[in-house]
Amino acid sequence: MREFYTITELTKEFSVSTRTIRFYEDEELIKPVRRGRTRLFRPSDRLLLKQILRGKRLGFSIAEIREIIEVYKAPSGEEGQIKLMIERINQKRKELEQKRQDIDDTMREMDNAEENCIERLAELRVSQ
Amino acid sequence: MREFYTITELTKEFSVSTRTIRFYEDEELIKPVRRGRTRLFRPSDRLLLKQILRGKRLGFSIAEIREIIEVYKAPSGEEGQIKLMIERINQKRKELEQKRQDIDDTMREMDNAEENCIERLAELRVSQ
DNA sequence: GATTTGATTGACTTTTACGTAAATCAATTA
DNA sequence: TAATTGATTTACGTAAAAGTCAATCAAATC
Repeated sequence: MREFYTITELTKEFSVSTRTIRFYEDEELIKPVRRGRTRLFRPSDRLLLKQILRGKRLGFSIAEIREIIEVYKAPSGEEGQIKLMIERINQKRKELEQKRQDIDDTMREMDNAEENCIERLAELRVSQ
Repeated sequence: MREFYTITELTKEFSVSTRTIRFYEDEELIKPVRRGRTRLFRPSDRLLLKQILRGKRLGFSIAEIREIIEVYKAPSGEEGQIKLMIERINQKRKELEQKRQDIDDTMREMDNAEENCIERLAELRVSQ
């Protein structure tokens, strides 16, 4: 495993702009180290970026992604804090399940739409 | 099945503002009929709204939702057009499968996070 | 030593998806 | 008939998530 990635390596790997990556740093979602002024991204930073972009694809806002990332971290604090964290995890699970249901529904409509197309194609051939 | 819904009935059912619904009409995603100036939403308009909001939850933009809705419609045109439509359907399927994968991955991380929390709770109890 | 290359910072701009407020209208109720 | 209620139109405002551009800098190359 590589020790560091440059910003352009990551922009290429994930097809995002440098502006986007710097924006996530401004938002303190990623905290790359520096050599002089230049950012150096560790594998853990790269993983974070991957998780952020995954969240984006699912339509989560930066604020929501921040929450999700908080949840990923090692749990700390006393019992109450940790139980609260578990509740937040279950909340996120519910949101994800809703999205999964939405995907299933949309998929079904796609199947439907395709069948209609195929039928229409058959009709066109018969009527020739 | 009801013949018409008012705009406020729909705002309540789906927890959106009138502004949102009118915005979708401006974008020509929904085309309610009118009695005078007042909008009347048919069951088909209601279904469309439902589909739009489903797309939103999945993080699709208005432009993407417009595409998806196009796909739902009854296929028309000649063979080339319909084959093109089938390709667009398959493209959307890919996007949906990516999202499904993203959900699965995030779910797994949630399971992980919860396990860590439970472990931490156990540790706290032992060390008392 | 001059210049090219890659990265940074800062500031202003843009797009999307609505929010909000004011003026208008039409129908119902007091 | 006056006033309330619910809906409409118009228009300006806004937050989020970057895009874009200019100036700067540092290291490498010619």
